[in-house]
Amino acid sequence: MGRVSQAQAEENRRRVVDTASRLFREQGTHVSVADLMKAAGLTHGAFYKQFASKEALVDEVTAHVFDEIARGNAAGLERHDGQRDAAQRALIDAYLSVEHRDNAADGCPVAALAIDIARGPEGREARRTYAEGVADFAAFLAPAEAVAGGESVGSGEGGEGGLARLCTLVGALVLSRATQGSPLSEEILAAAHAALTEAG
Amino acid sequence: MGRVSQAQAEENRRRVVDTASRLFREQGTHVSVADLMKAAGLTHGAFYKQFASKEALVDEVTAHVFDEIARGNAAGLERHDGQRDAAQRALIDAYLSVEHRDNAADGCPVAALAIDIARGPEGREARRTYAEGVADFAAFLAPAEAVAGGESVGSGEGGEGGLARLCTLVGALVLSRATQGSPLSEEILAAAHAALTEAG
DNA sequence: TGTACATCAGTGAACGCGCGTTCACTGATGTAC
DNA sequence: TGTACATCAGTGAACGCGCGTTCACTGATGTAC
Repeated sequence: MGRVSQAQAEENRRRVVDTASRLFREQGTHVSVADLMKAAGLTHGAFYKQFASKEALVDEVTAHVFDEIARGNAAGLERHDGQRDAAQRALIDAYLSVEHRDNAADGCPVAALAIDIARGPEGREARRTYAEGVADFAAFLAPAEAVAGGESVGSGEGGEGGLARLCTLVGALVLSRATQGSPLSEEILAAAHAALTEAG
Repeated sequence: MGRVSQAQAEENRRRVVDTASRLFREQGTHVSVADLMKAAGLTHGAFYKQFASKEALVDEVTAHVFDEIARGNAAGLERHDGQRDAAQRALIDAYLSVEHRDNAADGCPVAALAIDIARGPEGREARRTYAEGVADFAAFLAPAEAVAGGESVGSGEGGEGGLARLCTLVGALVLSRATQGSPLSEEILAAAHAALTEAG
């Protein structure tokens, strides 16, 4: 195969990023360049025509995937006519579902990438992107009274509430995935759901 | 170096398991046999005189490390004269400390091994060990009123309470490690601590 | 609009390297007498 | 208790393999005239 049109090349690049965004969440950022490119329908050699290195791809994919959930959260709010409580409740329901547990590829990057990010070097760009994503997600989850009171993440009780809820969500998802195959897996999802919806 | 006494060989084996138990929690189960053996003060060839395969070591180390925290929890209860609330409170304080965040090698295996376990095959022995460890930990965390009422993990509200608390603890530790370097990291620990101690 | 040629996305073999694992070898330990 | 010898924990070179990355090559695309 010879040269390909600029439009085609751009589409190929986008497909590699999309594929990586799914594979990294499903299997971690250690999936090989060869496997990734094969999944995207190309050969491994083409990778370096589009990306400087695998590390550069990880950084780009991390940014891409967090953009996606930010858009998803915004869309969720819109779908519920800007009603914060309803949007939060819908997110919690979806987050703690068996479907989310079983489809890491399409799921929350905060949970899926946590360990890969934690083990990467501290100065890495992906780390900053990740921290921003965590802050945004926590802000979306902040209790209604805190939002009404004008508080934001990191500046008091309101931010604390959102962060604590995020911890429970992420912990539940990670633990239910690690215990998959045991009845405990579903119990974990149910327990976290009860804790987050009863106490409000 | 020629043959070594049986006592020495047993001690060497124990040292390999201890070293792996720390390295796996710190860096994940993907640390190489060569690095592990070097850290234990031996050469890589000796590994296969003691273990059938790396997978066998991972299974053994997982069991070992969960035995350790079970003993740790029991000791914690004893140190507080069997007073459940005080022991739980002490554990939550220690769990959500900066020291715990910064010392994964000595820390909670439920948090440290979650992703490695989740990505391993479902039939694996380490997975069963892990699920048991999660159940034990949740039982230790179960709210006092539920314990007094005679409920156990997985059989009602009491078990749910322990599981939900575990989710918050594990989620907070994982997220604070992934956001290390950002002020968010400490805020996460504080938020989870407030949520777990205020609401009881 | 048609022709001539430079560009460069994609190909696939090859690189150095580290992985898990094997194996011939060493020599102090443990045992049989 | 002392000697002769088999055992086997530990050594270090070597294996096949997959990793990230490089590179000479291909040939349709994009451009200059």
